Amino acid sequence: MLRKKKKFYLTTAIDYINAPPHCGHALEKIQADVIARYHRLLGEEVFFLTGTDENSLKNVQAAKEEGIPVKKLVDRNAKRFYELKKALNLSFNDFIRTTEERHIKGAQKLWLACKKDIYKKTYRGLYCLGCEEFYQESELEDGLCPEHKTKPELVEEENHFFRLSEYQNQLKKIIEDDEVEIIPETRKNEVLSFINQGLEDICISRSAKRAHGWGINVPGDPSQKVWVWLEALSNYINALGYGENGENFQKFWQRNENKLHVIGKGIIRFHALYWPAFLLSAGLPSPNKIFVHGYLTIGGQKMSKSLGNIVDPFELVKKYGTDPVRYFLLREIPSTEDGDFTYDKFEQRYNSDLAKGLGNLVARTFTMVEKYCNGRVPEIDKDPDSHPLRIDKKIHNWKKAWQDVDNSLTVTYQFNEALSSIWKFITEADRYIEENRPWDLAQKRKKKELNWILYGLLDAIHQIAWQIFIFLPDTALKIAKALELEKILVENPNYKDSWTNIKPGTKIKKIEPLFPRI
RNA sequence: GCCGGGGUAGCUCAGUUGGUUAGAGCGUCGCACUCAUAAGGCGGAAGUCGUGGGUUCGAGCCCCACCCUCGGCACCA
Repeated sequence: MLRKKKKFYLTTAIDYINAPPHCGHALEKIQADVIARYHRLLGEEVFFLTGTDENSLKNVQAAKEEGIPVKKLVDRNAKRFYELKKALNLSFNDFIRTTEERHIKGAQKLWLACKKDIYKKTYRGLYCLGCEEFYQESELEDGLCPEHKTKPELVEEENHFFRLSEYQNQLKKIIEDDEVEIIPETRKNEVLSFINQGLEDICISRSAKRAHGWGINVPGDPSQKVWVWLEALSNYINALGYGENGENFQKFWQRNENKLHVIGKGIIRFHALYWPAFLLSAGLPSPNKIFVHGYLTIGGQKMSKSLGNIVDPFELVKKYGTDPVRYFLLREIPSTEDGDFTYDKFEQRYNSDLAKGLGNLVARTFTMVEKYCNGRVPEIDKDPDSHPLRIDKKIHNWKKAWQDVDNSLTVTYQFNEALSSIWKFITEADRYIEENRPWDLAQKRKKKELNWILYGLLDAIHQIAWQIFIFLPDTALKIAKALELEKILVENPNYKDSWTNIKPGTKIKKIEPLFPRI
């Protein structure tokens, strides 16, 4: 048993915190959480990181609007993001803020490691004083700032630049060859077509004045602040202790072929091009996979402050519970595309899949065991592994469901397909009850047959608990608890060893309906 | 504008290298059942497969044109 554990490192994007978290943030965190939980289920050593991006000028502006110090604003908002952990039952191991010392130290170390590719150049651009941002000419409307309708000024500033152009061919190769695998493929193609247009050097600093003194200093040049993206990306190694060459950095970054970034479609270029380029420059290994998810829309519209359609994940959880929120986002939203949220859709999913599906199956099975078997797991005289719910090839048996779960969580990241497969099995279990009519068997006192049927159903429910453990952890535990399997699920979750854990004679604990109908 | 996805039942989508009556889930309607959260099962209705041409013995799948929609097009999650 001294076999070395496989390692797995995954991260989410670190969020801008000039506003509180919304459901789109929740979607990404939950997706990453499920992946992390699955790899733990496989017995791997998992390090799951998330955090906040706090050096942006947007925070300075937001603080100004509220009339509070920037530090106060980021502290308060970062806390809100951290609180998603409890609300959504996230299992991340670390939460990094880019205002932390360990991050600043690492970001500056990375800058110095890239030194050979950094040079100074005068940058000239159209700058809107109101937005405090540079604009491309193509972004202007009639030569005016789209936000303020004012004419931007031509501003010159000496900045540091990074020789991205030097890495064009290398980047093209590692992406084409899936050394850095981009999922789904359409995103990979987008990145490649972007490279094919030719890569230019990028500006990686701005004047401290323009940044209002907020941000991380360029090493050796206090008049300049590090461009937020360069330092933000470095959070992925800083949290592992890159700054002080820590043990986790060696273990999870340097000597690990399983590094995954989970991000939204809007920031793919930074992750698929700039980040690997910085790492190449610094002589560090690249991430192995980048999974790009879509965005959440609300009633078909983009979530936005001005539309006032932002859905607060905390309120949603308060109203419906953690697992239903996790279930909806994972089941209803195709992970690689945009997906839509409405309360109607939410409640429909809740009722049809959770209340009438899983919840009802558990309730009816437990009641029959209560009535016909004195509430105990029945004795059987056959091999559990010959039970049709496990092996019948004509039905969508639970072994098939496991295959789909595995494929979804290690290859395609289509969580909806995994859940759909598990729920197909739930339907099979319901059908199995209907076909075998345990109530008739009980009346005819066909004890042996009845036991076999009910044992198979309990076994199926036990298996479902294992399968949904990564998606709906609380629900899985409730079921496992009723079956007196909670300890095994928590402490030794490896599913391959769990197939015969249902013990005849075990008293089934009564439980409340898992998902009361709305 | 350029490049790339899509447009298939009320809704969300599957449809393999072109081949007989186009599929699933949800919703809806009907039937029988009763262990269950008025849940579950079975059955039915429902589609001129974006439009117009073309290739072919045969096209949702191939070609052309057009319409609509979504995404990408550098320092902006």
